[in-house]
Amino acid sequence: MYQVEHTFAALGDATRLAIIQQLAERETSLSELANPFSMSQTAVTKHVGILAQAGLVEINKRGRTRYCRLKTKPMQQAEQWLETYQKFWKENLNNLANYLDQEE
Amino acid sequence: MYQVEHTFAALGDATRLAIIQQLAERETSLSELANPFSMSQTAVTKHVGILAQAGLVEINKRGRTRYCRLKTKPMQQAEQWLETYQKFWKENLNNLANYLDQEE
DNA sequence: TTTATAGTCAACCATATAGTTGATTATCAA
DNA sequence: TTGATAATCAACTATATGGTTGACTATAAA
Repeated sequence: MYQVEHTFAALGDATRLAIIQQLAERETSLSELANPFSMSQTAVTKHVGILAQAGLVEINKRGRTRYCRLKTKPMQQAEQWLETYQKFWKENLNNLANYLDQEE
Repeated sequence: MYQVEHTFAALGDATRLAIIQQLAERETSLSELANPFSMSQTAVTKHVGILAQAGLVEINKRGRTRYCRLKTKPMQQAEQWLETYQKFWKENLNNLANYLDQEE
């Protein structure tokens, strides 16, 4: 079953966010993904593995190449989680003063 | 400076999400926060510390009690990050087919 | 003053994370 | 067939994370 904390944990790393930004452009192979980083391909592959395990990335093999593709659903659900709480905070009278406080 | 991955990392734990849910209700003391969990107060205090360091929680001392209050701005920014990419994916022609694929 | 409550602090443990390297397998292309 | 490219695997290191306990300090309340 889906648990939003896994999505947040997967997003909680600068390298992985950069990978996601690349995959938002287009499907990308592992070696191409690793290229811009000053770290080994093994390390990047591990990051992709963490994204895949969280359901954020799908890996497809064609020939000797592994192509990575973004899966947007978990991020949509994570956004929804934030959205729900955002609404709740804004409507919660007890916290309204606090909320306004923070706008300064 | 603000970096969204710190917010995501702070959100990437079930205990901390539960703490946030409680703080969305009202300002809560550390001991009160720790109460519902089957872990030591020290452990809960550490989680709150991580939330505080990520700017998601503010701690105020009154008497011997530490009251924790939610700070919504970082989560608003995290939501924006997701929102921006969401829009981008939906408008990206190259990925439209992939996106629709995932709707099945 | 005594006792209970709120919380901190330091030390420790187990496991996960983020990275490395070197050797190996699989595939493509000359 | 030979060599380059794509990627995996195993082993290892260092540090961070999530938790514990026991002793301590600070504050409130009887």
